[in-house]
Amino acid sequence: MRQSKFLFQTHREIPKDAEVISHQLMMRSGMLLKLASGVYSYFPLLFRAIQKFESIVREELEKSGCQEILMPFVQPSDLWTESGRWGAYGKELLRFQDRKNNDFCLGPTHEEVVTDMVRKTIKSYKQLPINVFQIQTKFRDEIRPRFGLLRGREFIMKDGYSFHTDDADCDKEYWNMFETYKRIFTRVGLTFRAVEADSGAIGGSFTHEFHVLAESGEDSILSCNHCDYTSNIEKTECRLLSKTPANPVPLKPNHFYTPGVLGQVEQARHMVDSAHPQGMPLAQTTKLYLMKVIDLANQESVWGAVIAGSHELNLVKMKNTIKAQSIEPLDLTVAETLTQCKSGFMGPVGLDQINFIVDQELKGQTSLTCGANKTDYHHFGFTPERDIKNLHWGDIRNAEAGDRCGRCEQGTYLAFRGIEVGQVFKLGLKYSLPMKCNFLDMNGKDKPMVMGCYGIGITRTVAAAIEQNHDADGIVWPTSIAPYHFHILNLDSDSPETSRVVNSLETFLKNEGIEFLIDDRSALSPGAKFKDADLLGLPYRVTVGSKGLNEGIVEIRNRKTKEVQKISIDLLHAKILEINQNLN
RNA sequence: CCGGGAGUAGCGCAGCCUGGUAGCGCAUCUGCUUUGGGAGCAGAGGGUCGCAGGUUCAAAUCCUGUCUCCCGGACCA
Repeated sequence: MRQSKFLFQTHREIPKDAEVISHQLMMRSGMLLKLASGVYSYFPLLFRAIQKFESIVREELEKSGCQEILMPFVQPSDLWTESGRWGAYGKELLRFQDRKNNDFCLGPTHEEVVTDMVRKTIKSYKQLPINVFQIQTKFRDEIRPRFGLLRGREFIMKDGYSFHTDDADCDKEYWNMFETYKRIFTRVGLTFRAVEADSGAIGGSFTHEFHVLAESGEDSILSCNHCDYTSNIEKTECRLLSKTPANPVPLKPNHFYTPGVLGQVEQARHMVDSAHPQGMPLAQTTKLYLMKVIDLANQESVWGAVIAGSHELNLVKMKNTIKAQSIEPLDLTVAETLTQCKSGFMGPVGLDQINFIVDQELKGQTSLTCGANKTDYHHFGFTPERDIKNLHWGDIRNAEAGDRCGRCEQGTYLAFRGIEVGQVFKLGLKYSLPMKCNFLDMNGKDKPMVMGCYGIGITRTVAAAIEQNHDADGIVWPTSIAPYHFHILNLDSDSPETSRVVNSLETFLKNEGIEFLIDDRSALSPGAKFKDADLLGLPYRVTVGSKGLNEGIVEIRNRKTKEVQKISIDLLHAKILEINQNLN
């Protein structure tokens, strides 16, 4: 491809709405255009990278026995009503009506459609198992799209679904997909982790997420430095360390008076008495979160969660521990009415009408502080076992870097930021039961199929690849998904000498089937071409200029290592062939 | 959703307070000169100032409404 005819326009300045690096570089290199919030057009350069990644995904999935299909983007509400999700799915589901006023939605995922497809086709255990996938545009009306392709509303996704006669067979396929995903991301050349994650409301089953490690990642991941345990912080287990029992201390009501001081850290510092001249250690303070809880039977109630002041509450773990359907912070005015005090001074003591979940690490501790339910005051000597009436223990805090591993005896956690690019999920009977996706077993009995589902964010992975592979000058494409492998710069497109070399190179590359882009734009200074080449980030740059030609050489530069080789013209073709053969 | 901010040429911005025929840099086009890390000179094209009302002789500018986009959001429970 010749750049003079290529649909793109590079920009020196960063569009002001581009926050993260992948978004900035995609905009600057002219490969992405926003049409609406979270909705983008892909230019040839980006589309080629996307297609490269799609090919890798296809190949590896087909190797693992999956079959490619394509399902409709527009879906009728009937199926969603049948699965129960027409009501359960929130505003993320974009709904609309056709001319006959029938309800439809844009597909955010395809469990209903694929389940319908399979139940109408498969009748016998002899036809199972089956694993199908598609690569297709999805739409989710995100509350707040952001970060360019990392969190768009419209995006390309690979979604796959498997159907089995029983649990064991489904588990087997789960691990087959797990290994396949590892192969895919390894082949792309990304640094990633497979992490244990929360399975959400679907419950009962297990799931792994695949995260590309990058500073800009929205997820926190903790990984043990000794064993294999790697998990999303929303799920990471905390190890309960045995402690020497502390001496009981009587509760001293309203012991600390800190008028006007807000914030856990500031308050702790101002909790001064003769025994604590420097204030209270943060770990010895506690904080109370009052939450509105809806349980599995749809009953609403108020719960208090108590954790040490030095830690963060983990809503996902709390939700799972108390078996709630949903949890959200109690409205502030309601909380103030309940406790009769201002926020910052609320505590569990005396609130005997509600249930409390208390972090397990506070078990056996006695010299704690807690809010006094009286503005400006805290109690001292708070002992959960003694002072809370409806008490439940649980692991409800966020694990932190440096904490002891929850799975092995020796390790501690390391923290990473991750971009979730894939997920494998065991669905079980969630869709096959309500949608009656059944088969006849060996005994002629009707049974629901056991399902798994497997997703990869295609466009998000390409963005994540840039997050992980760039430098101050621009993108550094991994060769696996680079739009082209060689970038030929004709430094003086108007010179017959350089053009002769470039033209013969072009013929050669075409004949060899090597992927290339030629910067043949005339009247553009060498500096501008170099800058653009760095920005576009193709793996190898071949510079043809009159200066080099006078010495009989052209230069080949590795975008990543910046290493330059001067190659004499008669060896150029052989050298490029050699490099091309060693790609990946 | 709540809170904050912004909409003026493809991109980045000024002009608005104090109303008076819309400007700068980059990009684009033409010509000449340049050619190894975003060249120089001369000239040119491109904007219903987000949209709708209102005030006024006159609105990018003041008022009202509306839409869109961006950022932040539970260490005060």
